[in-house]
Amino acid sequence: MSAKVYVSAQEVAEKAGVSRSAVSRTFTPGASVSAETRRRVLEAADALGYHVNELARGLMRNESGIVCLIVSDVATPYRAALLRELTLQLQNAGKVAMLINTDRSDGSVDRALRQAISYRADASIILSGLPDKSIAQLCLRSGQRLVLINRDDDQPGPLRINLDDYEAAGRVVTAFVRAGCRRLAFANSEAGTPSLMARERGFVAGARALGMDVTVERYGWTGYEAGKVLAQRLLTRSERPDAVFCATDLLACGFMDTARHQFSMSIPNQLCVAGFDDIEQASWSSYDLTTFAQPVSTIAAKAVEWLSEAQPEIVSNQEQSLRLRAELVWRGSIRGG
Amino acid sequence: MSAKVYVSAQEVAEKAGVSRSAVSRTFTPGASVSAETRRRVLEAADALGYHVNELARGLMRNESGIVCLIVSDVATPYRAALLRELTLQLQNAGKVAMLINTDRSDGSVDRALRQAISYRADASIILSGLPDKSIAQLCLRSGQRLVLINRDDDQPGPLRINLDDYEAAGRVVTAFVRAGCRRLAFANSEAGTPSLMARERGFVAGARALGMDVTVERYGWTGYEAGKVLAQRLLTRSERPDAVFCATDLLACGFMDTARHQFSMSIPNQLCVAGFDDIEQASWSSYDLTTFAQPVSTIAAKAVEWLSEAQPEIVSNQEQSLRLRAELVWRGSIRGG
DNA sequence: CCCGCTATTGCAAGCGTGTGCAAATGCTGC
DNA sequence: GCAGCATTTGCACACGCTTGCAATAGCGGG
Repeated sequence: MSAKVYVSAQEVAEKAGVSRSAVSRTFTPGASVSAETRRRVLEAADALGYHVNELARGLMRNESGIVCLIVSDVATPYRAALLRELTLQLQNAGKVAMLINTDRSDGSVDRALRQAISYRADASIILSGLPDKSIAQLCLRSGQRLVLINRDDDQPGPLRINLDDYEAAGRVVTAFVRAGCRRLAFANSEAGTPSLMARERGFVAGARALGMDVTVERYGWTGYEAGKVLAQRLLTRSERPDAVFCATDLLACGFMDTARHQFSMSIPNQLCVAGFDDIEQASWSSYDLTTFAQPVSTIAAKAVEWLSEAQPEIVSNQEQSLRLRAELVWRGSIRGG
Repeated sequence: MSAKVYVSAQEVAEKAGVSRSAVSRTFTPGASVSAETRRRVLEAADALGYHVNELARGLMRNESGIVCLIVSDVATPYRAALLRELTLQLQNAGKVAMLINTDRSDGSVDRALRQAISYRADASIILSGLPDKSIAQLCLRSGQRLVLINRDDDQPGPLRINLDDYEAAGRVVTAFVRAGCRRLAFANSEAGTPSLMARERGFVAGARALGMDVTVERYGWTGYEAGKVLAQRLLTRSERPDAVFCATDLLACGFMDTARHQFSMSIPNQLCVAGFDDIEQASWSSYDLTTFAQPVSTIAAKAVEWLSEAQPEIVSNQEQSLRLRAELVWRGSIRGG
């Protein structure tokens, strides 16, 4: 291990002929330094290659500038897009993102939060899974902020950002009916997360309100391969559906591909399809998928804004919940847009 | 701002009735503590919710455990996959990933490295762009390790991981010729990064070795939309190519979609296509793309392994370069696999 | 020339941890 | 019981920084 030799404020001070505090103040916005001292310090710092040690600064200030992003399956298009938006906006707010990958077990989220505590992160943003209540409470008690995106949790303290999954799913029923579809199906994964289930319930309820039934099928995890299997299952039924709402765009891509290539069905003529997330692939001309857009940019903006706000103590007792609308993006996978 | 109140080793020591060093040693692997003291410390720590302050530990040890990942366009499938692999393997090695997003400007990479220095990162892994030589040297002098993935840079010190882009591109010529293709084209972006250009040169050279010419077209940045434009340009030529090698899978997807939907061409009957990266979408049945696989898992493994190695001083003067082979994944977009 | 005020500067304490060193403790064998 | 040894423990300093406090310098007005 080669020795790390970073230059310290002390050395800069000596070179500039000032005290260590002068150096410190030069790099602290709003501190009181004369223009002349500042100039000499900056000059010396530049010559020596000095950079403030954020570890030490964080130790003193009790504020590390670190925000933990806790997420599983980063490589998934929707997750990756949200991640991009979050890191970008965090950077603009002067924070830095620490990325912690979780698997789909509950324990891994807890481990991630423990790591966030260890690095004295200012906040943690959870995109996947749910932490144990006790560890979440520990974070909050320690003064760490918590943001839950598309997760459902009832304990007070964290900011919760959610979409109107239920209502959105209801709106797609109307679109299918207007296109003349009569046999509706819902393709879901077995993951069973609250947002996926809300879409399912919303779709079923919306159909029932119009006196229609929905064939629900669930399989595997929320990915392309699962979509293929779901198509396999739904399209070999005696009563083939003529419209299917997929809980996720990835599922929809898999679904459309087998519908076309294995069952030679034409979309949207014989089968209308809708998805959810509006991942980039949904706009590719092979899919041209009508879907609900995740407002990733707004989600990130709201989260970062909330983190940057000065927060009174009282606030932690009241409801912190944001409900965003998922807008329907019309494309060619449903007749008569 | 609500006050942060983390519990310190001091408090744990008092509760457990031992000295603070005992607490410290309990959480330091390999330190000398008796079983009994350890038990009492762990018990007290658990009751109080104590977590070692990694900021302070990093300050003392001169080793933060942080590794910076410097990357632009995180949401791109290949980047996201590499990112997943890296964060995962870093975690397994006991490190933690700090994600820094850059735009496509040079300066943003420099800013990222400055941040890496400020947080006293143990290492930085650069996936996009190239840092200024002076700032890279500053990192190395400070004892920070540098890894460049698919970037070309000649200065000694960093570990460079590259693929055999040139040779791989040559191999695809053979595949095209064996499929009976005669009019070859290469679709590239204008990004001009070394790996993209190496693929282009390798393809052209390989063709020329067999006495064939290549139509080269370049446009925009390396994404789906650029692929569409490239198809537009190449397929409206008087002499339509019957085989096209796209510098990237994303380009290939865009290319295939317009070839099919706008020019009604059949793949691979009228047009053979190959790509590079083997992103997930390449295996989707709408594309079924023959392509070269980025060995993301190996890349990440090699990088992490190198970081974890104890490194003698001398090593920083010799060549640190790894050349990995890109394996051809045969699918249906070239005739006669 | 001195007073009062303000803008700047230096001192030193403290943030939470690791670790060398010496003291203390426990254990073995006689 | 005691010497000899290995293991464990506590003390105190160091890491690089911020910041309250007091001292100093600068300066205009009387």
